[in-house]
Amino acid sequence: MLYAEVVLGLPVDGPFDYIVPADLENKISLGVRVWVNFRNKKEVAYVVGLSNKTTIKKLKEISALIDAEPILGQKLLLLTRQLADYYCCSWGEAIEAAIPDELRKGKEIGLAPLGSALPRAGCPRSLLLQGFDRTDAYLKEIKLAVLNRESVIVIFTDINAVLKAKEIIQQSLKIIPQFLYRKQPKELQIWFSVKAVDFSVILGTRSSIFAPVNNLGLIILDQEENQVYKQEQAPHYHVREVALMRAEIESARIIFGSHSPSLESFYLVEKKQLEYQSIPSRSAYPQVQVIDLRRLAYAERKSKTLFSKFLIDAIANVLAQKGKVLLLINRKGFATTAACYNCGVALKCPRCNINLVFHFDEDKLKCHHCNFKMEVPKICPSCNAGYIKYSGLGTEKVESELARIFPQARLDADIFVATSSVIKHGEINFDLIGVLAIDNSLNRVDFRAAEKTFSLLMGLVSLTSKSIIIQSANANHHCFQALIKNDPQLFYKEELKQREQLNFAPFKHMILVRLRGESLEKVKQVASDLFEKLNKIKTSSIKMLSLNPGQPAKLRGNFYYQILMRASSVEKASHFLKLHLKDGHYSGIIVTVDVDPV
DNA sequence: AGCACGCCGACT
DNA sequence: GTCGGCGTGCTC
Repeated sequence: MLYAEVVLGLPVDGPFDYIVPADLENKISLGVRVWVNFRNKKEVAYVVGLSNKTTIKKLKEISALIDAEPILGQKLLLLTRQLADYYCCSWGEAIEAAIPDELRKGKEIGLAPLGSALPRAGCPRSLLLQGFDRTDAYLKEIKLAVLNRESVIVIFTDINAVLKAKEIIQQSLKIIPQFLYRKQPKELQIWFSVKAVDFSVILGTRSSIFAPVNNLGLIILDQEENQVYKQEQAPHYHVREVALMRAEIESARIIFGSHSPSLESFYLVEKKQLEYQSIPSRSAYPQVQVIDLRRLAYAERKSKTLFSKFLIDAIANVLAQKGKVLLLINRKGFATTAACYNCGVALKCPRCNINLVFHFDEDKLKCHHCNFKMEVPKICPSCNAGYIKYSGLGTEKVESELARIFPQARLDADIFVATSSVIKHGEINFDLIGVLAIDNSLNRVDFRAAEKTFSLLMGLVSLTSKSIIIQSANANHHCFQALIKNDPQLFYKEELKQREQLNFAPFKHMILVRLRGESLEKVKQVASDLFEKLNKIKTSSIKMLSLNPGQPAKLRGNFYYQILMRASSVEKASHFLKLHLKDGHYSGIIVTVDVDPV
């Protein structure tokens, strides 16, 4: 008697055993889809094991075979398994993250047998490529892989970047790459045509990391620090992490490219797991100046202007010479931060060094990482002069204030006012970039605030070769110092040191358990019960950190709570959580796990 | 997830 | 008496 172990795209672990009917015994194999009757419902299931033994008494038969050939080869099967172990989801959910939508719904396709696997020499050295002009290096690497008849997967943040890359690759390498991304009309067709050939070059977005190519030789992840590579829905995987897993399984080479790499990647460089290579920039590096808002003359501070006199003079100078000015203004995430009205310094947790959040209900400042609480100080502890306030600097006033100071300038012609999202692809070479309210970015309630700010500022460097003027109350911050000196490593070394001291990523892993439900009282109750329960269980793999309302605390009729914990080994922690969470325990409450949240 | 089983309150 | 609320447990 032959039994099949199958998993389903549900948040239940399994695997579940089914009897393989005699007429299917010679046709079934690992990685094929089957129809099964599961809890009296017809479901698609994925065969992950075949065995002559079972411990289950009342078994059902497999209803039908969907595929004649596996939709997932051994390597991708292993990859999804590791994904489930790391990101605390079921194996079936991981498989469904890796295949096109139609396959999840049981659509039948005629699959050709697997392409051949060429023997390859051991794992090649992978690379962190830091710089602005990365295209040539990518092309060289792709060409090399193609000459070796190896597959390449090149991943970009968005479709536009994919299309742009397609043009370049077609023109300079004379090969036609394949597109692969979710919701692409021909996704399924390309998916199985790629699977049938020995090697191909894939261009795509996040999900193309799972492209079923054969003989994978190279994975390129461009702008690897970008947050879009983290999937927002379960399973909350990060492409960088999956790329590392897949490269290990397939003995492939990885290239992470960025003008401002993630601390995770930089840490891999420090550990000698990635080679570091810096690309010299083609354009001149701008002069970067930081105006220390705390050292402005008293009258200037008192006038509450958004622009320092230094910046106004610089703008006037550029305008007089018919130059172009960009003003960057960051609006995000300031509302509940407490900062000094006088010097602008924000209040931080003495233990975690991240910003404290004002809680209206308790009238206290709290740290969302460790639950540290304190009364709101009457006088700013930094300058001993100002008082503490909770709102932004009135950023919406930028344009009106500009119009007042420079009535002759044409907004959007001479002066561009932009938020951080607008500067994605700047073609214009500005003569001056003024950065206002960057402290909003630096002071976010997020241990990655400095990293994200540095990345944002590095993005500005590509928009000017002349001058950047930054106004900040944290003028000595390493992200500014590194920028001034054109020395990214200065930032990374200092930031890495701080992360290690504070037990943050990439040294330790954060795990966020989110709870949501329609009743605030119930969500709050279940969340604190769960927090207490997990706190009581003795384990070395998890350190419980905090319990807080979600951010936002309410969304689309649901109330949110979140439990934050820290782990040294993600796999151990995920295993622990799978054991103790048992989602369905709390009716009306949905529990989700986010490993390495960004 | 989604569904069945089971134990307590208000109703034709 | 029973209809149905949702808390709990299970799916091969």
